[in-house]
Amino acid sequence: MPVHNAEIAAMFDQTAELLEIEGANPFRVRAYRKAARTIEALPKSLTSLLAAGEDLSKLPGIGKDLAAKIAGILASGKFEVLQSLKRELPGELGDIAAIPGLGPKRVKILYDRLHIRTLEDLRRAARAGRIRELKGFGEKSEQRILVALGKPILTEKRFKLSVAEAEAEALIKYVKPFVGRGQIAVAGSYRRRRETVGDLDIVVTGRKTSTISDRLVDYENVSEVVAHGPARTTVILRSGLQVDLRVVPAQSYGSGLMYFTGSKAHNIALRGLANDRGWKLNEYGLFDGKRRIAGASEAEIYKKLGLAYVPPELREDRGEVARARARQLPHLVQLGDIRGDLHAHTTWSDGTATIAEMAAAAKERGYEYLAITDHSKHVTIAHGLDSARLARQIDEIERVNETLDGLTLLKGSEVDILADGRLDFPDRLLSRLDVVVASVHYKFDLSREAQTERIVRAMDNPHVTIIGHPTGRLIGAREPYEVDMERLIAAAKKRNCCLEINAEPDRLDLNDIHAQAAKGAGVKLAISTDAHATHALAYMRFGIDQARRGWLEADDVINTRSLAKLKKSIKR
DNA sequence: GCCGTTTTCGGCCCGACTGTTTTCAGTCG
Repeated sequence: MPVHNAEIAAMFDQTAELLEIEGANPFRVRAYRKAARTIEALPKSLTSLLAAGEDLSKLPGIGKDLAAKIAGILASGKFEVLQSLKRELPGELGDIAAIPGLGPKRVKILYDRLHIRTLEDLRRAARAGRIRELKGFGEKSEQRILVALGKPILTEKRFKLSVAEAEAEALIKYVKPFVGRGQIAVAGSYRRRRETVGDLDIVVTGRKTSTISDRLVDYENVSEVVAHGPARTTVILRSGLQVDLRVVPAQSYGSGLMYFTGSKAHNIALRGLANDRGWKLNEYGLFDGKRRIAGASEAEIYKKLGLAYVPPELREDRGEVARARARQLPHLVQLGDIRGDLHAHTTWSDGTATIAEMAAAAKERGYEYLAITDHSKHVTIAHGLDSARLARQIDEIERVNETLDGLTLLKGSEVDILADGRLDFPDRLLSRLDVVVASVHYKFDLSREAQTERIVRAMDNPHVTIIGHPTGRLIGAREPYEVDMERLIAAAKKRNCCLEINAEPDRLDLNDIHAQAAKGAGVKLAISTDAHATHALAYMRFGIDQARRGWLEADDVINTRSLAKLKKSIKR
């Protein structure tokens, strides 16, 4: 059973955490964390990289030492460094450190002085009033610990981007009047367009003594004020979403926005570049000594650092800094590049709009084409079409097409991939379609091997244009099924089959890393909404976000092409 | 533990807020 990348990343994170508690060199701790992030972002499994003879120490943040350790983990399934740390520091110290206000230093004090190893130990000590007696702790610390222990979940909660967007829009609407002529922006992972966000980071310009943060505290949806100072305020909304508001002077807007947009790793890389030149970069600007040499806009800071402007979606320290220096950043795909949607449902299966209504909505968006891709019969709950109904629908689409001007409906199907990889319609029918999206909708629990085989077999059918939502995940609700994405990508390339970035905000499947891997292998992608209603065609922008995070350019995306070119390029 | 068109050793991002303190360590982003 090969060790997955995610497991090795988790081992390194745990190692970092315990090393930190132990009081190890903080840069060694950071090295483990950075390596974990690198591994998480790898498009291929470490097992296959190693098998292919790749030198792992060439990966960013992974040197000779960690490369050897990874090889050891892959061979044995175990990581001796972590195991020995666990022997030294047994218990649930990681869980304890997750309590707000408790970090490695204080966890160590609790462990050394009160022998606290578990959350239960901590609860007993706090109730007995023994924590307040420790140096560096007080009554407030003890109270905060008890409150935190009383809450059901300590795990980090992340919000889907679409949900965070609704919160952000309401909040901005509330705060904006108080900003006056100043500027305001939502930064953080929200601006980087990650599929989920942990908190909202808002940057406003104004004087530090500004009343804006006071206003935030008064916002009706605030349930808790975590911190409230002149330059920074942190609150938690009723929904549980945390909001950090940062006030900077107008001449620092660019640096403040950049600092708060992150990612942290991207910022650290930029600050390192500033250091190399003897400068300093912080949220107030880029400084040569005490002199500010840039800060009002992000663009001028990147320029001074000798870099091309890096779009927020790329700021993950996944190679964008080096590419920006070499002027080789991709020209990312934009919403305006999209000429049509290749995955949409109607009242023929489980959609809420008719073919004509969907066509009108697509035309309103300025599209040249829209593929009607209703479910096939296996998806009974969605009233999937059988062969006879699909044949009738094809006639109907042709009839509607004659009434349309400027928009072409493409005849399609979202055909189910059966458990053995066969498709839910016979070839003679599939051959009449312009677009065939093949998707998995059941039997998610097949082995990795069998699931991969199933989908590859579906791609063997030359009528298949696109594999729909290739991993089946629903963000926050359903894990992706086990599948070997490297093999899927290689198989798609070989067969000239496309993969989908499903733009539905619950799916966003493929994710950024897989999309980048597909591009790297020369596979084309379709960004499709899977719309079940006319308004859902607007989800396209979430798909664009994900595609941009995957470094995709317009040429990588088939539905940026004109109808004529599209038809040519999807022919297999 | 990583990394290097000045370096294979000596650096490694930087500041705000809180609580516990009498000047600052720890935590957080």
